[in-house]
Amino acid sequence: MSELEPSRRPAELQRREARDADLVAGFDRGAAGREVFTIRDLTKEFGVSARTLRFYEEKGLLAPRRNGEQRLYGRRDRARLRYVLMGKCVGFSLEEVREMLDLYDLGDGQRTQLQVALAKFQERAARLERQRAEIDRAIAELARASLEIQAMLATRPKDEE
Amino acid sequence: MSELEPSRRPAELQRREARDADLVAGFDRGAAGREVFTIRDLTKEFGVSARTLRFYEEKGLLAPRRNGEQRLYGRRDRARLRYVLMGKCVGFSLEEVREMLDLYDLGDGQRTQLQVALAKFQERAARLERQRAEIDRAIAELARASLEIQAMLATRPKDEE
DNA sequence: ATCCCCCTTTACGTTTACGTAAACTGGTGA
DNA sequence: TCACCAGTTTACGTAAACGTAAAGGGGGAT
Repeated sequence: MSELEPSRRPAELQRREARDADLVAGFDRGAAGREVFTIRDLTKEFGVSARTLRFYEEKGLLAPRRNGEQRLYGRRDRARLRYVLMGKCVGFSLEEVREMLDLYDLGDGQRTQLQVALAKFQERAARLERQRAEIDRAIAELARASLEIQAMLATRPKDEE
Repeated sequence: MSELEPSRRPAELQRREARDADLVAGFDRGAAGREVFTIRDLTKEFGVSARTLRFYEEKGLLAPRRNGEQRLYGRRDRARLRYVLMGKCVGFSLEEVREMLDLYDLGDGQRTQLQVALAKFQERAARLERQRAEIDRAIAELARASLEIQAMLATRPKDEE
């Protein structure tokens, strides 16, 4: 689901099965008992590529343990991934998501962390509303221009014929 | 003005004086009598950088005459620039704008050109509406998450104290 | 002559979120 | 043993729309 940003990317798989993801909460909900997941497990469950998961790790969003070379993701990683995807979904950049996750890790009892997240959410919502206003304006402009064009077409019915 | 796209760029001057620009029409309206403009004239009038104008030229959007090395823009270039900026403003890419302008140049009597433009405008409007729907969804999700967080904050009033 | 300003060209840098290719390792079934 | 699959790392490629730096030309004012 979604891009928000006018899809300039290939067009991904779009079948994001983790539709039930949730920005808050969900941080502790297990996944049908499982405790550890391979990279393949997560790609299937969340509909993202393995490359994406490694990329997120590279960016400090995930930090799976290792079994030699192989990555092993725990419930914590899974929850973080869910958070990342939902964050993206509502328009946060990975960097913004990382900041929030880092705050969560500091975990000063979770109070200021929650407050910061709340502020960010509201700020983001405000940004989105401004975006929507711009889009409305653009749509109106396009509609107006369309009418003008139609009028011109009506005036010049078949050109010179 | 505007971005539509979540401003990831520096934040431009924003003071776009060509507020009266128009997507259609305006193609022949002169500018207070002037017939020829320097690059500086246009940067001031439209609030874009000289670099931008050269960039547009490089992309085939403008084609000013030359006086030696100096660029001389005519009314036609001015009108095209206006069209480019308005196109951007409603979310067309420069490439899309160029296609429309090219069609205009073919000028087969302007009829099919107008029809194509009309179709593009409507298509674009449809895209924008889809975007708006996504934004609405994101806003709703953020609002929901915010409520959850507030609930959590209410439950954990002052942490351990 | 020197400063200063505007103009020019060429070309690399920026941002985001990965895709994709190359080359390699390790385990498994036939 | 060979093929094959899944995993790994490194590193370059992509898209959009310019910004910015480097290096130089031309002309006017002082």
